[in-house]
Amino acid sequence: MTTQIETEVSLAVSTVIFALRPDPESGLMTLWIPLVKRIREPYGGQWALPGGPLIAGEDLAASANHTLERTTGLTPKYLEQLYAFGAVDRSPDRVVSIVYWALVPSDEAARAIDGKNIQWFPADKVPPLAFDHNTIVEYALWRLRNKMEYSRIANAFLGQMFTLADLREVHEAVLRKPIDPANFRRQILTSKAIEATGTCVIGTSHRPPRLYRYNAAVQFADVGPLTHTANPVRSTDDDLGQ
Amino acid sequence: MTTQIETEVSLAVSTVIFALRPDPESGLMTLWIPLVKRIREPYGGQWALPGGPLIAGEDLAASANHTLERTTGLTPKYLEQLYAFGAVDRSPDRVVSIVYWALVPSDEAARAIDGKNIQWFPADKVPPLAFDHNTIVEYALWRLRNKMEYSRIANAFLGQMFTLADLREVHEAVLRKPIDPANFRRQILTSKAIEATGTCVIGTSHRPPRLYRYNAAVQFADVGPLTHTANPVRSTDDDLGQ
DNA sequence: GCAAAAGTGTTTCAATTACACCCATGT
DNA sequence: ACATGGGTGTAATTGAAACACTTTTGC
Repeated sequence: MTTQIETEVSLAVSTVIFALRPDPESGLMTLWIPLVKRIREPYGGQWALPGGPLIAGEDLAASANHTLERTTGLTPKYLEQLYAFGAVDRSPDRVVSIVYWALVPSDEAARAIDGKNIQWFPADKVPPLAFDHNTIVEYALWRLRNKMEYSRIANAFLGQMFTLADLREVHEAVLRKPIDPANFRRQILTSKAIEATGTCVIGTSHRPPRLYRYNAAVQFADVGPLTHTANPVRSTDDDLGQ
Repeated sequence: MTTQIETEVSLAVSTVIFALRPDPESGLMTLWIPLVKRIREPYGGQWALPGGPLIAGEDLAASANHTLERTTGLTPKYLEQLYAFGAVDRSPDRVVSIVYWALVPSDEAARAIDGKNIQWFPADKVPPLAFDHNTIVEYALWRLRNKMEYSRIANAFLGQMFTLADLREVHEAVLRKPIDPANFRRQILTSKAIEATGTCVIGTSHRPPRLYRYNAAVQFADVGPLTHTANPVRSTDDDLGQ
C-alpha cells in the first residue's frame, strides 16, 4: 500500500438505466430511470444517478454493470458508454464521471429493487438532481431516442420472443409518437433484423399474432470498429454518432 | 498539499488530430495524423497519440487543446470527445484515457511542427503504436467518416471562404470515393449549410467558381443537447452516434 | 475553337408515407 | 354478426443517383 501526491482528480462511473413501465396516469408505456438518494455531502438528500468510484482492477463497463447490479438487482441487455463528464466546476471536489447508459427488459424491471433510497422516475420528469446529472439524463435520453431510429436496440426492452405489436410499442414509447403498423412491419422485416419463429400467441380476442425473434446474424450498416458493450447480449453497433 | 491512499487509477487525455495533405505518391488529398515518439517506458521509442495526464484545474477539452497546441502548434477548428478507454490491461499501470478527435485546416497544418519526436503519418497507414492506440485511431477514423456524411464538419478543414470544389474535395478525401459534382452541389445548397458570398475566384483556366461561406445560423436535424466542443468554432452537433 | 471545370436540367429508381382493405380470432 | 387488432396491397410523394447538356473562362 503506497501513498502519493494527491492528484485531486478522481474517477467515477455512473449509469443511466432505462426501463419501460406504464405511466400511472395515462397508462401508456414510458421510459423510467432509477435514481439513488445521496446520503452525504455534497448534494446530501438529493437524487442522483447510481454509480461509484472506479476500482483499480475493474474495467469501465464492468464497473457500470456492478453498480447496476448493486442498486437495482438487474442485468442490462444493453450497455454502452455515453460520455465522460469532466468540467472543473461540476463538483466541489474534482471528479471525472464516465457515464454509461443501459437498457433493461420490462419484465425484469418489474421486480427491481425499490426502496427508500432508490426510486424510479419517469425519464421525462426527473426532479432536480445532484451535480450535472440533469444534463446527463437529458443527453442519455437524446442518445437513446436518436439510436432507436437507426439501430436495433429496441430488442433490449423485450424478451426472447415478441410480437410486432410489442416491438412497435417499444418504439412508440421511446419516440413518443404513433407509428403506422403496416409500414413498421415492412421496414423491420425488410431490414432482416428479426425473423419469424413459426409460433403464435393464442388467446387474444382477435387474429393471433406471430412471434418473432431477434436475428443475431444481421448487422447494421454503420457499425463501428468497436463493440462498446461488454455484455451478455451483443448490441450490434455504436454510435453514429455515435 | 495532502497525500492519500494510492488509487492506482490515473487519468490521461489524448487527441487524434486530423489534417488533409496531398499523398506524396498519388498526389490526392488524404488524411494525416501527427504522432509523438515515446521517450520512456512502457513502449519507449514507439509512436503514440499526443496527450498527457489531466491537470486538476483543467477541463477535459481544455486539456486536449493544450496538448494539441504543445505538440503541433495548431488550434483545431473542431474538437469532440471520442471515447474513454479504460480496459485494465491496456497499460502496465492503470490508465484511463479520455480521447478527443480534432480537425485542423489544411493551410494551418502545412506550418505544423514536424521534428524528430513528432511526425505526421497517413491516417490509413500508421505504424504499430503504443498501448491500444491503433484501435483508437481506427475508431476515430470511423467516427470522422461516419460523421462526414450527416454533419457539416467538412468546413473545419477549410478557411472562411471556399468553392464547392474545395468542399467536395474534402468529402472525397475523407470518404475516399468520387462524388458527383452536380448532385453534391444540390445536396449542400438545399441543406442551407453554406451560402454564397457573391465573390468569385478569378484566374482559373475555366469558368470562375463562386465562393461560399459556412452558414452559422443553420443547425442540423440530429443535434444533441450537448455541445461537445469547447472551441472557437462551434461544431453544431454531436453524435448520432454513434 | 478547344479544353476544363462550373453550373443547370432531366430521367430513373428506391424508400417512405398514407390509407384502403382483407383476415382470423373471441365474444 | 361484429369488434379488434393482425396482416397485405397500392398509389402518391420524396429524395438520391446517373448523366446529358449548357456556360464561362484561359489558352
